[in-house]
Parts: sequence; C-alpha cells; structure tokens
Amino acid sequence: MTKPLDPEMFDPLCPSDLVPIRVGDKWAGMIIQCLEGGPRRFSELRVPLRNITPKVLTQSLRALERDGFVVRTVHAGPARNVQYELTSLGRSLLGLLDTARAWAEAHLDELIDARETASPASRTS
Amino acid sequence: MTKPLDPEMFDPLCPSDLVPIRVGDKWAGMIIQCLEGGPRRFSELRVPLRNITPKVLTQSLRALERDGFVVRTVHAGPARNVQYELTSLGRSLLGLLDTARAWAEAHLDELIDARETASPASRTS
DNA sequence: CAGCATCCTCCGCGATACTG
DNA sequence: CAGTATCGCGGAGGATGCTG
Repeated sequence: MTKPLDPEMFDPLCPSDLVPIRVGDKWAGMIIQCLEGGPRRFSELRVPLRNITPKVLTQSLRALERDGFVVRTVHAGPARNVQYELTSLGRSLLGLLDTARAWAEAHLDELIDARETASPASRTS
Repeated sequence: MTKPLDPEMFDPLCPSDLVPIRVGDKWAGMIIQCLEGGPRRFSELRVPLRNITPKVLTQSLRALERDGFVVRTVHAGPARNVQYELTSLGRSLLGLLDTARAWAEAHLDELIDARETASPASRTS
C-alpha cells in the first residue's frame, strides 16, 4: 500500500545542522519521518538515509524500540522480512517534529545571519 | 529587579534524560530558562546549574552567543560584571521548550514504562 | 568576578568486513 | 535480507588549577 520512500526526501545540502533542536539521536528524527506513512523494512529505510551504515541504523532502531517509539516485527517467509512501525507514542513525536520544522523555517535566515556575523567568512557585499 | 534564580529550579532527580528532545547542547535549554526572567550574570547562572564548571558554562554561553540566542554585555565597574540576555531569537525558543515540556509531561509515564519493559529490573508485582 | 589552559574520559558515529 | 563484529576517530563534557 504505502508507496516507496523518496530516496531524496532528505536533502544532503539542507542546512539542518544549524537548527539547535534534536529528537533522539542523529537519525531518529529522520527515521520517524520515514515511518510516518506506515511500516517499513530495514532495507527500505536505508534508501532515504543514503549513507547510513547498517550498524548505525540498527543502533538507532533499537534505541527507538527500547524507548517505545517503534515496534519491530519479524515476518518469516522465503526471504527474511522485518517491519518497523511507529507506536502511538512514536506518532506523538510527529507533532513535535512539525513544530520544530516550523520554528526552523521561520528562523532559518536569522540562524544563518548569526553564524555569518560570528565568523565573517570573506564578505563580498 | 529580577529576583534571584531558584537554586533548585532544576531538580537533579528529574528523569529528564528519558526525554528524547534536546535544544542545543546539554545545558542550553536550562540556560535559556534561567534567562527568561531577564539578564543574568555568569555567577548567577552557576547557582541553579549546580555542578557546572566555569569552562563548560562558558562553552555553552559562547555557542548560544554565536548562534544569536544570547547577547553578552560587559559592564565595567569596581568588580567585573558580565550580563547575558536572551535575544528575540533566543526568546522564540521558549515556546519550543514549553512544547517539549508539555509533551514530556504528557508522556513521561509511557517513557518510563517502555524502559522498564525493555530492561526488566526486578519486578515485584 | 569571569573566565582561560590543560588534560582526560566517555560515547556517538562511522568504515570495513563478515554471517544466519 | 537483516543484521553482527571490530576498529577507530573526533568531539562533548568534565576535573583541576591558574589569571586579569
């Protein structure tokens, strides 16, 4: 049902590292976004998170599971198939992520200005 | 004008490390809270942040300044006096912190349950 | 009072290679 | 397919001591 994840749903050029808000570890926020549309498999998650190594993805997913944000389900079959899905608690973080994104978009220019003012990297104007 | 900061405004027993939301570095959120009521001096901030070392407090404050959340003002005088104050950008984070706290309070019990389920530390019931 | 200098430890995160 | 096993770096954070 759920469509495949957009491989470019996370722009590598996005200056999101300027935003001082983090939910969970480095990848947790993005993983939760990926799971918004429904359950996903391990390999499926690796696509939008382009350069993530399996070890790190496993770490993040295990942490999310331990904290009750995600459930892991193993569906036996010809080829192994493991599903990750948001719990209601995990889904409750989506609102927070939206709030954070809204704040970031509203203030991104100020963040950029502040950095430039702090480290005057060869102004042209 | 502004009353002294409550030395116990941050309960060391508070299970806030269960909450997967962070604004800036480890101390940034608390510092911003401290500055909500108006400008504060370096030593003043050290009181509620009981065990913070001056080096670490300086680090956090410099980062907040670099990112445009705080302004640092040196008032010369008999004894040195440095004020830290929230900018409007910094003040805009207060709403986010409130949202995060609201989420945390609403879901704290679920967070605790999840951890207990994950690591069954000697159940009695 | 408001820091700076130094040293050190822990852990997040990643690269690489291998497995049921 | 969905991981595990090892190795290693870099940076956050802290302890301790000194300074204009």
